[in-house]
Amino acid sequence: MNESDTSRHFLRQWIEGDVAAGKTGGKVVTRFPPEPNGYIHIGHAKAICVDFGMAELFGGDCHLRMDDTNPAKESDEYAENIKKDISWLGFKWSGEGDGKEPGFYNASNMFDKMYEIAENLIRAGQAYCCNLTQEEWKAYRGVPEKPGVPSPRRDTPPEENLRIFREMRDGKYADGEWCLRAKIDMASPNIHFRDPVIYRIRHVSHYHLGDKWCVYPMYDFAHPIEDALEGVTHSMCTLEFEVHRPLYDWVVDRLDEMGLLVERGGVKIRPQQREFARLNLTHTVMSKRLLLQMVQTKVVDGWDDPRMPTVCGMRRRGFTPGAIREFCERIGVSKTESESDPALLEWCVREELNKTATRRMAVLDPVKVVVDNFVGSREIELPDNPLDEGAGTRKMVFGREIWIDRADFMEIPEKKFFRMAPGQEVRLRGACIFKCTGCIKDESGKVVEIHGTWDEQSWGGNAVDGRKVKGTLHWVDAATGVPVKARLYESLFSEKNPLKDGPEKFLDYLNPGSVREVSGFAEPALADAKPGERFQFERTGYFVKDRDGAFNRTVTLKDSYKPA
RNA sequence: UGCCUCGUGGUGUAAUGGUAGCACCGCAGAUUCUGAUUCUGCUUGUUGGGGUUCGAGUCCCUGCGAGGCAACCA
Repeated sequence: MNESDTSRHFLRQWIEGDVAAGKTGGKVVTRFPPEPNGYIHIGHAKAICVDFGMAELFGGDCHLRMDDTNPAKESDEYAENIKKDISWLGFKWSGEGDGKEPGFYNASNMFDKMYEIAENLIRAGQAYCCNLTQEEWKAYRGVPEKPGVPSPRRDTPPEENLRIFREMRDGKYADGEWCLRAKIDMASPNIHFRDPVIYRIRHVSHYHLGDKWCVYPMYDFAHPIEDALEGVTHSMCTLEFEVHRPLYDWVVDRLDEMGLLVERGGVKIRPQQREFARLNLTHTVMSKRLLLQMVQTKVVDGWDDPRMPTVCGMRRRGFTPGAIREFCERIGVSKTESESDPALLEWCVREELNKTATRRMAVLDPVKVVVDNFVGSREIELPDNPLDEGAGTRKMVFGREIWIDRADFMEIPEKKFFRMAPGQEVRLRGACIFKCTGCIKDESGKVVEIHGTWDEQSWGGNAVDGRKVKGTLHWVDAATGVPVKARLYESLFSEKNPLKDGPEKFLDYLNPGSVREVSGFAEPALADAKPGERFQFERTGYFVKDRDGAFNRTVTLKDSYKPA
């Protein structure tokens, strides 16, 4: 990927303008700020590509910051797995860092500073403690169409607010008894300006800081502080935060007044927020809550179930980091809410795997073929990847009895069926030309054995008289083949939009055929495969070996054969 | 019926007042020891109505449609 290939989307133009205007002090700094309360999914991958990608493009830094301001839902397990997944995607956080690890930050490491800033706000008469209940607060705030009503505590003198705020911090009050609110504008048409809560009491232990605090800052207060103190220049997030931007700017203004903006290259760094559309994919759900629900109710095997849109699930499914990044590049960045087609993702993974995946023959729905006039066994050698001469070759044996896929045989072939059928010639890949003479069926009419003869002149695969054979089949030698298990995956949901009847109903649209376990036979070379290794099963699809030894189907090969 | 945002082929995205282009999907053909890959070609689009302009997808007005905002979540 070179620079001119990436689209000059609006965020890129925005940053270019700021760089040209000298606003960055010589370095573009972005951040990816996940809350460690779940596993990251393909939607986050898009954001990661944007955040890390823009930093990379402009030669700057992208911080990885755990936005851990709500201890109730967060855990170290999530934080660690988020780091693992981002690394796997191929991104490296950089910058100073707030501890030992460069580029890595925890919002919680700024709690001291945030608390101090909150006290400053109180002293300046820009924040006050409020003891309205949540229900009251809701009523006072009003609705977007009508102005709100001020809290009775709105004009409390700073000294008293300071005393109460400290008592909040010191654990004198229960959760929800008091909170700290910014004093802005109860009549604003923007709800977020109606004296938003910026600190709340939570007697919950923090996964990172333990019981050090019982008051925690709210997102709208914490985020701009985190960005500003880290020297972030460009803070990119999803569309739903657009209405929060004025509040973000309000907080940055206060920091500016307090002289807390960092300086770089003689320039005061004012972080700015911009919003872009999140990624939506048809036939899937992306909400962390709904994914968690599927995990907890065991609709799927876990966060890394290969049907999940999580990064770890896609990894187990066999997707490559490159394919995911290519996909994120190709869907682009805009403010238009849209639903991308998973077909593009599949195209991206085929595109990469076609060039890189080792070829193997595997028969996953086997039926036996007997080559009646064949005696003994012969060895053949096939390239590991015909598209890559450096990939090497592997050997295998062809014998009198082989397996082919049931779908490659028809007793009464339909028009344009180029595969095996009585009287019809096919090529057995790498071996010879074979002519079917008939088949044996059981009482139920199921084909149990196919018979035929080989053309001894065609060893290697080509006829000496130059006649063309339209169909080439993959096969596995019955004597030397090894048993394989595979899981054939399809989309988790059968409905384009599983949420069309609301989030309560989305499970109604689960695809009952989203996974099918099959077993069959494969050429011996596949027995050496290691977990995580990717293969193309010829004429079938791309597969990756899972930790239990089975092969997960990443995606099928494109198939333009249409039964008549 | 408050404020904000967004409407370009089936899908995603370009065109920044000057020939509506690219990719995916789909369809057709060529090549092929993977009905894959590769190659060629094709179908399909600016939300309606006004206005400004020599010229509007782009600027203005006005409809229509979609979404966001009323957690002490992020």
